[in-house]
Amino acid sequence: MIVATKQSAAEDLVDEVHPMSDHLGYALRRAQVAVFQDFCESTASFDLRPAEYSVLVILKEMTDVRHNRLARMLEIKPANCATLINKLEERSLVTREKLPVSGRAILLRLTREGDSLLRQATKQVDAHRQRLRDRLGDEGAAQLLRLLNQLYQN
Amino acid sequence: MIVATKQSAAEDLVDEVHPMSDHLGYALRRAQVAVFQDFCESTASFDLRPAEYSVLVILKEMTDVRHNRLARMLEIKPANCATLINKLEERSLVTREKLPVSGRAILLRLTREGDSLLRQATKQVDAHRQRLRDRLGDEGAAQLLRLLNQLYQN
DNA sequence: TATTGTTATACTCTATAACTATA
DNA sequence: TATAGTTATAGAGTATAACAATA
Repeated sequence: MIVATKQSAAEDLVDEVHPMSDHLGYALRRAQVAVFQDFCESTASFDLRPAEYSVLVILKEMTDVRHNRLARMLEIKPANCATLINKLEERSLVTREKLPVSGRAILLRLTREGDSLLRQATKQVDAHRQRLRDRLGDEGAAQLLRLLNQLYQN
Repeated sequence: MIVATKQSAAEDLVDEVHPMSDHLGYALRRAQVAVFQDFCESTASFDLRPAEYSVLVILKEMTDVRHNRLARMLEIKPANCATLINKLEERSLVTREKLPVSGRAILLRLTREGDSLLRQATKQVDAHRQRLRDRLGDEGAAQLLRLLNQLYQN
């Protein structure tokens, strides 16, 4: 699937092996960029970046999600979380709701429109994920996920 | 090693498991950010970002490196490669040399100063890489590298 | 004319500081 | 006063277009 993203003959040149090729951080970066690229092509018609898609998924699956919790889950700064939600709210995909009892906490919720867009996008995302599994094999994919988790989980 | 990068009690809260946790692309991104963070802390005193370090390593190990080849190896755009080299040249870490015979191609070379900085930085980078291997085990690290390469190699 | 290198520029992502509002 | 949310802003990283120089 990554080959398909190349756009010119020049880009199709096989990359040379070089002294950074066996650096884990380097390989990690290259793989992440390639996978995000494929993700973005999959969801281009819905105008959903990976972070935006993640927000919709989380709001669909979880209740009682406030800014702080969302920012912690996605490991982004609360300030950037607000900007992200602003964009999604402008598109009527999510809403901010003050809790009636406190007037304080702001509950984030998926709108019906957001739910609809998420369903459509998820079809494409699922196909994207299947491409990854096809590349790695089911066992390879599971193993990769486990190894990646070891790198950032406490 | 990632735990050590946390700076406040709030950040030390264990991240919740959530619906994106089993997405490969998501895990890939999280791991890449964590590893780059550790890399940057390791090389902070040398003011070397991962891309800059990569350039120095490649120029140390390879001959006949021109902009185009370097950009292809690092999968960056030639325009951004020029900017990157500008910064390293201003710091006298690399030089641009016109080939005397052709007056055309520009050969990139590591200066003595660049070589010296690279040696010092590499000590820290090696320690960083050892931390990754300690986390994953030698076998896990090798496996991870192999799986990552499957994701972006043709 | 095609290739290589370069500049300018714009857009996204991320980080910090400072402000508001509520407990 | 502490916490949650927000705005403004600055800094990387990356993309494209346009230009210069050379084959």
